[in-house]
Amino acid sequence: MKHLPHKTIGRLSQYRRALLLCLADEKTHIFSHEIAKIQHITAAQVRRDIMLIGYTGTIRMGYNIQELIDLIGSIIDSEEVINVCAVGMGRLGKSIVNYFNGKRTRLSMSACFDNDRLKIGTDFKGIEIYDVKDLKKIVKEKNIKIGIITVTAVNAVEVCEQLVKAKVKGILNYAPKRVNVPKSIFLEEIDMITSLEKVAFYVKTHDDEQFPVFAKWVT
Amino acid sequence: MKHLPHKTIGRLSQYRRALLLCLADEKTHIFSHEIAKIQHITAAQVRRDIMLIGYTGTIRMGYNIQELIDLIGSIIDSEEVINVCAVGMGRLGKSIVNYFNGKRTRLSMSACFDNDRLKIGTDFKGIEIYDVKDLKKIVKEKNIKIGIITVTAVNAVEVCEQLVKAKVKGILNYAPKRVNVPKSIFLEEIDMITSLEKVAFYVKTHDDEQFPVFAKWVT
DNA sequence: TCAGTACTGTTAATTAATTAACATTTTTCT
DNA sequence: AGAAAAATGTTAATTAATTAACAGTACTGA
Repeated sequence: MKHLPHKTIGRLSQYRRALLLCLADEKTHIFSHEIAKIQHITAAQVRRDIMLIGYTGTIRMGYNIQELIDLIGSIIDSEEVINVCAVGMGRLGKSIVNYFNGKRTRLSMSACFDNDRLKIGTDFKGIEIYDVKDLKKIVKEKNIKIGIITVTAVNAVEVCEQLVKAKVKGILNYAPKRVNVPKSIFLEEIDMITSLEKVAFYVKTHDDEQFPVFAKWVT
Repeated sequence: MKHLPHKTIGRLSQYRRALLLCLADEKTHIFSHEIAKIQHITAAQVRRDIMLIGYTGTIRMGYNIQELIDLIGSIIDSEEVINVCAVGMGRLGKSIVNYFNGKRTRLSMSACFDNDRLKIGTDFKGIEIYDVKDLKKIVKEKNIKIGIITVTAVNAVEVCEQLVKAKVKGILNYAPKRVNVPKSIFLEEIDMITSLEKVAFYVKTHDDEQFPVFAKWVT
């Protein structure tokens, strides 16, 4: 398995989540077209992704769910735990921390940061909230590798610079403002405003028509 | 201008936001490579997008920011106000409502829904929170066209069905569970968990290498 | 005035992502 | 046993997205 396409990575993560639900329903095997249905994509794509990671199912049973989950895990999860922090403990920050906290064992929410005196020193869901001024120190101490930016647009750039200085390896930016990072840091930016504007655009444009198939899952 | 590519729509929305910031800085004109820098894309792409919407800049000044903002607005905004609702008034729902409320004049946050007795009847940021049981009625009354799903994974499917029955035209799903809609409804799904897993994957994979250019803005 | 520079607009080339096609395999049914 | 059905794995074809290339143009400065 050489270079997994960018989009395949995202889909594998999604397949796994879907498969875990199937497993909970006591299913043991699943066909490519069943996964495809759940994910709103074609069966060909599912088979192709699975081929790329080198898994093979059985021809009449489809894929063994548990095996596939494990294999996906072995590819996308890290062997050691990766520590993550969130900067900005407003509603968005809290909802994201709440989301991730304890969900996947290989990702650990290790610290939160804010600049609000009232929040600093308290904890949220068992995770301590530190002063953003101490970001560099805490990131180093706790060996944090990923930072999630959940501050407002005006503070995003500043916070990002701090994260870069603190030498995190990856940044996930939810602020509605683009930030810059050196090439050595992986950056993913999620723009919630644009998502809504896009929906609005298609809603007004297509009004009574049927939509083409471009309503795809976006990560 | 025939069919604007899917991704171009997203970028136009982003260009506009960036341009509004530039305008606030008293700039009047901007070059394609400046926009490109802000957006982390190539100048060729910027020019191509702008070409697609039929705008032309001047050769030594670049693009007139105000004109470009107006043109993008004329393309992606609807003429009449589009009413939007959010279902699920937890932290995520609130942060999204807070985000959108009053930001863009052509999108109006008109109602919120929840199933929590304590929240029903109260208001958040001036928007009333209704019982999700009344969704269909309120959506009709208020002429709501877009629904945002911000409930938990377990409730997402149910809520989505309600929105479909209520005949919204577009759905934005933030729950970490895929939902199904008929072809006549535009669906955009945003998967925050996958985003983080993707970052984690690249962080562990590339460890000390330079990243290739795939750290792109995703909507 | 004329070469040089630095843009745009646009087409062509390239790369990435998706879908289609199909040979092959396993099981079922008669 | 043999035909039919329904999967997979994989390659080829197609479509979409991005990037490169460059002709054309406006300004600059010697």
